[in-house]
Amino acid sequence: MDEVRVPSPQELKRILRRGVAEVIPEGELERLLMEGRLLRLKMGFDPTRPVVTLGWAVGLRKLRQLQELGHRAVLIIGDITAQIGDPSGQSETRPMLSPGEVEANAQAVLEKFFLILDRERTEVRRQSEWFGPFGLREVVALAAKATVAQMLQREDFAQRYRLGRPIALHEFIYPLLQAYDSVAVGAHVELGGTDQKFNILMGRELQPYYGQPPQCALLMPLLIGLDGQRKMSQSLGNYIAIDAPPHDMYGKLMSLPDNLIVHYLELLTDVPDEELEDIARGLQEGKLHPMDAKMYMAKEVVAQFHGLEAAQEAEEEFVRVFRARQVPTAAPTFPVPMQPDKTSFVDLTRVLVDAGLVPSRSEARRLLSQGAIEVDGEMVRTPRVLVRHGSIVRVGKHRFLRIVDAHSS
RNA sequence: GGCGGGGUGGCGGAGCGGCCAAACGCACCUGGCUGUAAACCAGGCGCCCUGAGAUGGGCUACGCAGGUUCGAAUCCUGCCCCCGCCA
Repeated sequence: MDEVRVPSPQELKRILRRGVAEVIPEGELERLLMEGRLLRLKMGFDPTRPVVTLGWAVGLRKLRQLQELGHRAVLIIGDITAQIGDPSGQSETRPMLSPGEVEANAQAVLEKFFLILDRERTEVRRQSEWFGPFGLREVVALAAKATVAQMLQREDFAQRYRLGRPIALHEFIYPLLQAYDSVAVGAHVELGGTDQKFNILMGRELQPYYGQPPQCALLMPLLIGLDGQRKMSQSLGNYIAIDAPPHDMYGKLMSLPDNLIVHYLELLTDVPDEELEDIARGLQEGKLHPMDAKMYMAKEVVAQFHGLEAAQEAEEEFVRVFRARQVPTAAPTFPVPMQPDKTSFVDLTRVLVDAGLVPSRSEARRLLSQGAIEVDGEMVRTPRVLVRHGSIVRVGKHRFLRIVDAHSS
């Protein structure tokens, strides 16, 4: 087991300030880090979907920074709480999942986490390890540790209560279970988004009951999603997946509102603070074109996940396809049986649906009538068109399909 | 347990026997403008069929199941669920 390293002042600042919303209690975490003792860094997740968004990357990157000092990440798979549904930041109850779904999701999520985390310094635990043997006696004892008034302090509970929206009783159990996780793994620090503040503090409160020192909370700002309004989340659909291919990730980043450029640079890249300030100032004073800044941001972020080379290529592709309006180098292909002369009459509505580019033929017809579809650069308005081997079908701005001969592939 | 209110499209929310595939807003999609940004303008936004298209046909849809009617999201019956007040 390797040594824990005490951070330099610069590192300390980077860890505790950059991309951090709040450290609770102030100063405590710094002291722990300077002591040089191995810290157990808890981060939990509910495997409700097999998707990891860039929003998660913010916390994962922070965790990684701490791992580099030699500390240990303790990931907790919320295989129990996922079946309850975390109300945090939600205004409604989530559906419950089956154990099979939960486990499959957990595996998918973990794989993506390790795109950022150091596997060697990570411990993966499941709530079922300790909640499996939990009995009614324990549940009631746990529930006795908090009051209804406390629960109603939490923003979303308070709001739902005020608005007369339902709050199921089991939802009150959720923060307690998550808090008990901290006890079960002996967490020194728990990382999470600011929306997790209540739950994390609950853990802090619970630990002393079990003879443990209270954990620190390291809270990260929530990454704003593609809509530029709400936090990035899979359920809102305003997200970029952490494992999105480079060009896709780049394109989505470019579609972000301008005012998010610095936000993303700060939370998802290692671009130094001074440079960040320069960019922010440049944008504000109009000396820096937002598009240039955004391209820089997009490239930096993509580079974090795919390397600089891939990021560079993604940028070139972006410029080629959207600025020069040329066809992309790579497009999904769709085989079509052709005549000996390598051409074929096809019904585009069928092709697009079969290729998965459009959800239904009705939708395809609409797109046709709206002039959103072109074949080899020519706008088409009728479904039946002549295509040849290698024809490019473009739907809207960024959906492409390359038609190939089914016989000759 | 009692009394009252309510369940409509991804969300909010109208409609309360035919003109309803369902107003309006949001979200979303497409086109225009552009920097694949925002804003703005225009259009679209259940599914399927009609060898081109549709102001053309058909099928599903307003909590669930039945019923009344030529015709139901709209009326009736039963059931399920939610909310509020009282206990």
